[in-house]
Amino acid sequence: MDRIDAALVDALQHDSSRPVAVLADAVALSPSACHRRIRALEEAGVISGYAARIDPRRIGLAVEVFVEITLTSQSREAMDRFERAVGDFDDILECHLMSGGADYLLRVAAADLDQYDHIHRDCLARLPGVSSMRSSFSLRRIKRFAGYPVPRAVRP
Amino acid sequence: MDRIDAALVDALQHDSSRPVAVLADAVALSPSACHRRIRALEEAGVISGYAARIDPRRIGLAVEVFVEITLTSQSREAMDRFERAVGDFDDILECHLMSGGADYLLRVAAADLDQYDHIHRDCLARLPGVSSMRSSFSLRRIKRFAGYPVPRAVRP
DNA sequence: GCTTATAGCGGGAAATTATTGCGTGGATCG
DNA sequence: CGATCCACGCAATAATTTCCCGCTATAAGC
Repeated sequence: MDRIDAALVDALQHDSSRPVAVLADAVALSPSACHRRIRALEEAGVISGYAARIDPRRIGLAVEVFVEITLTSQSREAMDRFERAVGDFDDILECHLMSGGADYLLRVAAADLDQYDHIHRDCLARLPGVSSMRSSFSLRRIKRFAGYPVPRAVRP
Repeated sequence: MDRIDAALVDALQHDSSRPVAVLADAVALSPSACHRRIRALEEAGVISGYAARIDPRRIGLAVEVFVEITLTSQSREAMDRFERAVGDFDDILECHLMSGGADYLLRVAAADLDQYDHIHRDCLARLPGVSSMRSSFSLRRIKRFAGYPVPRAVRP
């Protein structure tokens, strides 16, 4: 993981659709060397896959919500059950175990408020061991996720 | 945007590295037709690009933080200035204007708590018009973002 | 009811891109 | 100083994307 790998990771995070030859040019390497490095990054798990970035609004998802959740019990069993249940619902985009105020932070997408109401009742309310939920709505996305900042060099 | 488009979007969100021929097979279409649909989705802005998914821990980012921010003023000018400033910092991964308690929700990544301290002082503290900040740390990622749920059919 | 325009599909050729093998140069270590 | 290892560039090959053409089905118009 040297400077070149960092540049590759950074470039691929933003756009993975460019041919290797173009990337190779950008990092001043031959296409084959470049390709081998990318492969190595994949096998090392640095790059875990490739995905299309899609615009949620264009598929009818206009509402994005962050939900703070507190459990009735913080026992190992209660948390395990909750975390397993989270995995079953596609509407829960993301979930973090948090420090501070609430136990968990969820991120949810919905077509509109009506549908969010359905999700709230049919999906979130079914999660086991929930004591309280607090929904905060994203009114506008100021900055969208476009890759992590890549440290200059992890190992020169 | 029919059932097949939905299937394509769903598939490409999870893995965009498979050849079109495989995708075509999965949606029961010829490679050429499949390719045309993907192109159309790109041009319609449904697919806005392709990106490598990377594991933040493997590039040395072990800490992920959500920061709730309240401004001293909710005037149009104050918000505009704040939002512009947010764009200047790579360490701010994401930013939402929120309803409810705080004004903004930020997502920040850092190598460790020391570096988060630096970011907090050198970057977050420089944001204009901030009245208060509350950091919540992600102790563990329960579910990682892996694409939006694609509605069955937006237009059959 | 028949025709015509339109949109989407499948097949295949051509161009682009990814992939692998091979030989070479430079750095490291003994 | 020599052996070894690693990563590189070059070039051939394999895979994939991209484009063009003719066909079919659906729907509107006459």
